[in-house]
Parts: sequence; C-alpha cells; structure tokens
Amino acid sequence: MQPIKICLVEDLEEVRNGMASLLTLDERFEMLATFANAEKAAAELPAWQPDIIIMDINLPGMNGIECIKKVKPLCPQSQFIMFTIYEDDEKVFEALTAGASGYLLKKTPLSKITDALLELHSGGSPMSTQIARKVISRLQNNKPSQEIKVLTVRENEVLQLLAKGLLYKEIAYKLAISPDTVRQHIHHIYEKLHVQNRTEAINKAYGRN
Amino acid sequence: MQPIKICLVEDLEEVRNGMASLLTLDERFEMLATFANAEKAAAELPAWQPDIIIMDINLPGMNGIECIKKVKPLCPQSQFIMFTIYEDDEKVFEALTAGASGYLLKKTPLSKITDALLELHSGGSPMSTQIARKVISRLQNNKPSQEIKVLTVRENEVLQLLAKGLLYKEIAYKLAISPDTVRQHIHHIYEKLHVQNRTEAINKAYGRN
DNA sequence: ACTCCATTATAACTTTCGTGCTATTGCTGT
DNA sequence: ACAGCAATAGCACGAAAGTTATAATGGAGT
Repeated sequence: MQPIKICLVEDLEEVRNGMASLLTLDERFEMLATFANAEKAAAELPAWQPDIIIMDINLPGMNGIECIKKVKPLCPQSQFIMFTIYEDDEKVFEALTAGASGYLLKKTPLSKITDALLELHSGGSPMSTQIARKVISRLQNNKPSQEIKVLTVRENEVLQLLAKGLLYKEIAYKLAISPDTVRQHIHHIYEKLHVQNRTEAINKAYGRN
Repeated sequence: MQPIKICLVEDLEEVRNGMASLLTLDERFEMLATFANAEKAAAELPAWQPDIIIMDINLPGMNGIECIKKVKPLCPQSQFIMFTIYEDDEKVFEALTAGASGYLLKKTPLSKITDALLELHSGGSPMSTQIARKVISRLQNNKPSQEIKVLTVRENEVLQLLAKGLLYKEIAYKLAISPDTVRQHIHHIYEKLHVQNRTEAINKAYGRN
C-alpha cells in the first residue's frame, strides 16, 4: 500500500507546520508540498498531482474556494478537503458545490484528521451532520427541470432511453415502433430543446452544465 | 426540555421491540407508536405527528421509500430517518431524495443510535461518509467516481468536453490537437470504462443511471 | 366539420462516430 | 539500456446519428 499523496494550502505557518509534521510522521501519508497562499498553489499544484489537497478557506488574496475552481480541472484525480477554523455553514457549502469532497475543522483532534483523510481517500466525504443536512436539502429541491414539460409523453419516453445511451434501433425495439419513428421523435426533441445532438439534449433536459 | 416524539416503522418484531425499549427507557425520547408495515403506518402516522419517524427500507408490501412519499405531505414537520440492515448505497440515496434526512444502520451500537436521533432533531443529517459523498456528487452534478481514476489526466480533459456534447473537431480545437488524436483518446476512454459510446461513458464516469 | 397536433412511418442524403491498425516522441521506473 | 505507457497523429471502413422531406391516422378541442 503506497502512501496517500497530500498537498496543503494554508497561510498560517503554525498550522501549516503542525499538519505537515503530523502527516510526515505517519507512513500512510506523504506530504508532497505546502503552500502559503492560493496563487502559489494554483501555479504549482498541477505539477504535483496529489491524491488529496487540503485547502484552507480563508486565505489572503484568492480564497480557497476560487482556488478549487482554478485547480480542479487541472488535477482531475485530486480530491479537495476544506480546512477551516469556524464552522461557517455557507462557506463550507459553497466550497462543496465548487468541488470539494469534504471538510475538516481546525479544532479537530489529530487522530480524527487522519481518519477523515483516509475516509476521503476511500470514497467517503467526511463532514458534520449539519453540513450534510444542508447538502441534502439542496438535493431535495433539485427539480427534474421544466424543459422536459415542452416534450410530449412519448418524446419523454424516448429521451429517457436516449439518455441511457441506447441505439435508435434498441429504443425502437423497446417501444415497439420503427427506428424511423424513433428518429423522428428525436428530431422533434432536438428542435424543442434547441440542441444538435444527444448529449446536449440530455444535459439540457436534466439540467447539467 | 420535552422529549422527542418518535414513531417506528419496522417489520421485524425483535428489532421493533429492541428499539422501542431503548427509547422508552430514555427520558429524552417518547415512543408514540410502532408499525409493522408501511400500509398501517401510512394510515395512522398523520394522526400522531411525531418529530421523528424511523423507517425501515425493506418492508413487506409497500417499501419504506414509497411510504415516505405518501406520508411526508401529511406530516410536514416530521423528520424521516432510514433504518436498514445493509449499507445499500442506492437504496439509501433514493430514500434521501424521497425526503429522508438521515439514516441509521441496524448494526449501529445503541448509544450511537440515540446520538443520531438527537443530531437529526437538532438539524443535522446523520449518515456515513460514503453516502455523504454520493449526495455531494449529485449536488455537484459532476463526480469523481473511481471509474475516472483509471483515466489519464488528458483522457479526463477529453471526457469533460465530450460530456458537453462537443464534436470531435471542437474538442480538438479546444485542446489544440488533431481530431484524430481526440478520436484516439476517446477510444481509450471507452475501452477503460467498458462502454460503446459517448453517452454510456458519461453515465459511467459521472455516476448517473 | 374542421383544425391542430401527437404518433406513426418511409426515403434519400450528409455528417459524425466508433473500430482497428500503425507509428513516433518523450517520460518514468527498473 | 530497456520496457512500458501517455500523448500525439494518420487512415480506412462501416455503423450510427442527424437532416430534410413527405404523409397517413386518430384523438382533442373549437
């Protein structure tokens, strides 16, 4: 089992060193680099490609949330975990939508910190139940999208199968109609949604961007 | 401080009685009623208006998720917490979108169960970090599932543009490479994800089904 | 009765996609 | 030094997708 590669973005030297020594002494982790501000981090993180990036939210200049947005596309397999002193729900929530996968309070005991990092690495999202609630409620308010309403019942059925990646002839078979008819329905769907292809239609109908 | 009013929907008599005695002995809670199936619960819960409804997912007849959908409009101030033996991610996730606010594994130690109920009542959403991750990724509409890890950085970049519905030549232009190279990357992506086309790749990589 | 429109269907045609090969360059780890 | 792999590129071929027509049927509403 190779160590989990970690980078840290944190402006306070004390905290930075504390975390660094904690992780350096633990052979399950490898501390690749630390950064005192978001600008440096944004410039150098892509070269490191760490497994986990621990990101303070409050940083001088660019804050941690903007930093995530910048770095994430360049480090697609890195996971971000927020690191913050105060349990400011809104900030943390913003960070999560920006692409973070979990968060740590700075007052968290050391053993819990390593636990959280391990959980993060194994596909979990460590966070308090309060934040979890916020996330869930946002999820529940997530409407299926009104675009779909302009489509007829049949067109929606076709769209659903289309979204699974089925071929026209497979859709035709499932609906017991001709592939030409399927083609026709899909053409109408594209017209109504003002799109040119299957993927755009799915994105539009199911509200992903 | 008045006790938290609780109802339980659970088909197994043993489990039902265990939970009932646990909560009855704890003065922070008041067990109003228990139900052995979803149909009875749906009929009688509105009359009780509990603070918390503990709901088993697997029930004979109507399952717990459908039950939530039925009961929730009639008990607007009740909170639902799922109660399940197996950590079936998809089921729990379904329940959360249906309106549940947290979940409990049946193997959870007794003290943790009361903790979770208290957290739920005070506005939290107790759940494992694994589930939290699922919820977050749905929120982000963009998920680093483990599938993506098998892809290289470049392949991920291509996949992201592919997911927007761009043509090969558009992707090529954006990345400043040849359309043939784009085709090549995509071919590799499909191989690694074991899929045959763009839509399947997107569904697999971003965890939609 | 008449119009609107959803649903079905066909045909011809163009563009894009996906597969199967081959091949070069450059970096990394042994 | 060498093997392995990521990234680049090209080409040929068939399959699938998307465009543009046209048209019959049947149900809903005016």
